[in-house]
Amino acid sequence: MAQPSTVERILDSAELLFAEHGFAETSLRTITSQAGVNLAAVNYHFGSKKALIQAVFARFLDPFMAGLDESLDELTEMNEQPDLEGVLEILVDHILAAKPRRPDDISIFMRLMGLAFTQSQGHLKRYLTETYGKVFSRYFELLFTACPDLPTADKFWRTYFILGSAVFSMSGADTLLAMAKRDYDIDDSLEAIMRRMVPFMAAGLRAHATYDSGR
Amino acid sequence: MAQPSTVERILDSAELLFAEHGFAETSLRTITSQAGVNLAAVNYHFGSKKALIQAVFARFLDPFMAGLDESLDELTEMNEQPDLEGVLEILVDHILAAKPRRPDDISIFMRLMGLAFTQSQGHLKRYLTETYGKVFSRYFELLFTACPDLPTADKFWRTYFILGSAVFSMSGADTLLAMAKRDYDIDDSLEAIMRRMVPFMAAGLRAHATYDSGR
DNA sequence: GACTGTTTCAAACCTACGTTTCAAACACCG
DNA sequence: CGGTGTTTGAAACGTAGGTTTGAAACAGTC
Repeated sequence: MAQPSTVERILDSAELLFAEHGFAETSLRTITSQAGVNLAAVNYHFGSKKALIQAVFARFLDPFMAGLDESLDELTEMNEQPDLEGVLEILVDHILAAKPRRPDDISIFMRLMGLAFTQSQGHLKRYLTETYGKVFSRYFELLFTACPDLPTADKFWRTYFILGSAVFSMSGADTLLAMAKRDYDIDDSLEAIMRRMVPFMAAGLRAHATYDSGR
Repeated sequence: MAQPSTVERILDSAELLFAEHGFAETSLRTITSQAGVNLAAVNYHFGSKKALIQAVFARFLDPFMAGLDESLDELTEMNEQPDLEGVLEILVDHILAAKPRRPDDISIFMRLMGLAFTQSQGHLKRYLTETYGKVFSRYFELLFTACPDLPTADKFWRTYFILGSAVFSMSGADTLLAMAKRDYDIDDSLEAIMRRMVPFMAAGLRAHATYDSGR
């Protein structure tokens, strides 16, 4: 297997094109022609376009989520509770450690995660929560035991505030990095953005909740 | 004109359907049939689907941005510099004050803003930055004079961190509000989310920047 | 009431898409 | 080498989309 298999070639191209243009805007014809395979190959190997989308996510999320789950196991065993910054850095380190197939793989994965949340692909959201929901909420439990005084409602909302920060800035990272360089001469990397995110999120999560709907 | 005009009926339906399903996933046939107008009306009145998308944004962003610009003028005249929370609240209040055509208009507008950033509609991004870029950066200048010690790079990135928080949580607001109610018995409104966002963002923006790429 | 510009309507056009089909090519095994 | 299951290939199918068309309906004006 000097050449990547048809399945892998399709996944490689699909991953790239989906990240760049979204799901609905990327046709199977574009994917297969860039992959150098026959149009029918997608339906033969995956069954449908929807199944292909899920397969793209599974390929990088399966190992990633398994690794994160293991790290959480270790922390539980050692009975360790890192501080807020520590918990956030666990995620950052895991993302950075994900073996890259291509130079800017991280950026692509982040964009895909962003699309998963924002594009209206019901089947994909269902698949992701069913498959990875467990690890996901396990991580956020760890995160919020690091700020125990926060009211439940704020725990809930701030989950999505930080998720939004991450997903949004990461999914537009390539554009934003170019803008930063051009307009402000900021020479950051993707890792730099994530590192900069940590103190921002930690402070935001720790902030005193001034608003209370009930009383 | 007891009945809304054709143009308005199209805009009303388009706005709603775009917000719900995205741009590419909403067909002109769906829009026109829900609006109760002929299919050809869109191309007759707007010229193309792209132009319709822009028109939907212009209808609610034109008055909104003009209002925000005025408020900024007033602050400049009075030589006043509110604190971080104050600047954020200006925006929140402006959003809440936007005259609603429908009960949950704010939620729809927010979703549209989210889509504008995340869906790949080059023409729309170009239109928005060209038309509203000025006011946009004016606001963020005011925001960052409220935290003068922040390094430039962090000013830049945190802009997108808070933007992401807002866009992400607001654009999924209806789903999230339902989840909050069902799973945690949190009975918040859209205003509540925005009010909860203020201390989170303010603290995040104020946070000491621990990361510095250069040294 | 005929003229003129605007708006609506049904129908058609054309393109692009996801999917299906079926024969050819291939790979493995006896 | 013949046979069998798997994979690839070119072509076609059916559908749904944005756009165009040309005639009909309407509105205002002289």
